Amino acid sequence: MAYTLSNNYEEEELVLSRFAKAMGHPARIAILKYLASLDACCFGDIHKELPIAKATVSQHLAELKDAGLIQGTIDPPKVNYCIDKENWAKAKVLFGALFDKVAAEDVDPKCC
Amino acid sequence: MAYTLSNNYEEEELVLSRFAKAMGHPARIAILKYLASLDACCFGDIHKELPIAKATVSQHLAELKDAGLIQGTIDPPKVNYCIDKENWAKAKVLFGALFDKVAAEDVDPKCC
DNA sequence: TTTGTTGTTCGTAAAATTACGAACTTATTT
DNA sequence: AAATAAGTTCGTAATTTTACGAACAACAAA
Repeated sequence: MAYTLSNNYEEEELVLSRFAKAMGHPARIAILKYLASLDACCFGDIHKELPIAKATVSQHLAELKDAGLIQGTIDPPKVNYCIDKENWAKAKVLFGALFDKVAAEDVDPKCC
Repeated sequence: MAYTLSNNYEEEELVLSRFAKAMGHPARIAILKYLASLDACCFGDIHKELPIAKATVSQHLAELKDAGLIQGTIDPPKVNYCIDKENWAKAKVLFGALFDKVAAEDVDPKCC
């Protein structure tokens, strides 16, 4: 990415947007939901859950891994993926803090 | 977007990924953080907070609006933006439910 | 050693994203 | 009526994303 002045964004904004971006595709949400309900599972099982080619699944997994949301370990001939619990906890806190910034009680559909 | 078989994703996955995608840029996180701390504010104030051209700010605001995370109302010659509290609450629930799917207690950095 | 299984990587094409300045719109003010 | 102010929209360029099939690598089994 090439932000003209990415220095002008706070570290927290960069981290949070990185997590959000990784979650910004239905296939990747499906993968995360699946892995979150399991302890770990291999590429093939994930692929079976999705309506896309394996090369594309691999690409999505790589993006989730690069963002830090999942981990992958080789267990020949398979590769096991699982949630990266440390970063998962970080993401949970960051999203939670943002969502909690808005007072929930006065949910007026047309505030402006 | 052109997903070969977007029917194969659950509605919830589509909605959640849509919110996440909208949050997948530091400028948009900065905007949301700013608006979440205020009741509402105009375009100009938002623009002042960001290191990008006004045309680009307008574009980012449009994306947040399309995703349903914010609302904008014209108050000539200004435009006031604010968090869409109804959808904000929905997003909070959806993200929360996903993050809570993973047991927090056993945060083992290398689970697989 | 050949075959099969499992996933990744490569090459590529189409579409989406991000960014900017310039032009335009809408309404107020002079 | 002209000028100003506030934002949006337009046109465009560079980059990134998404997707696929084909080729490849790593290992196990026949």
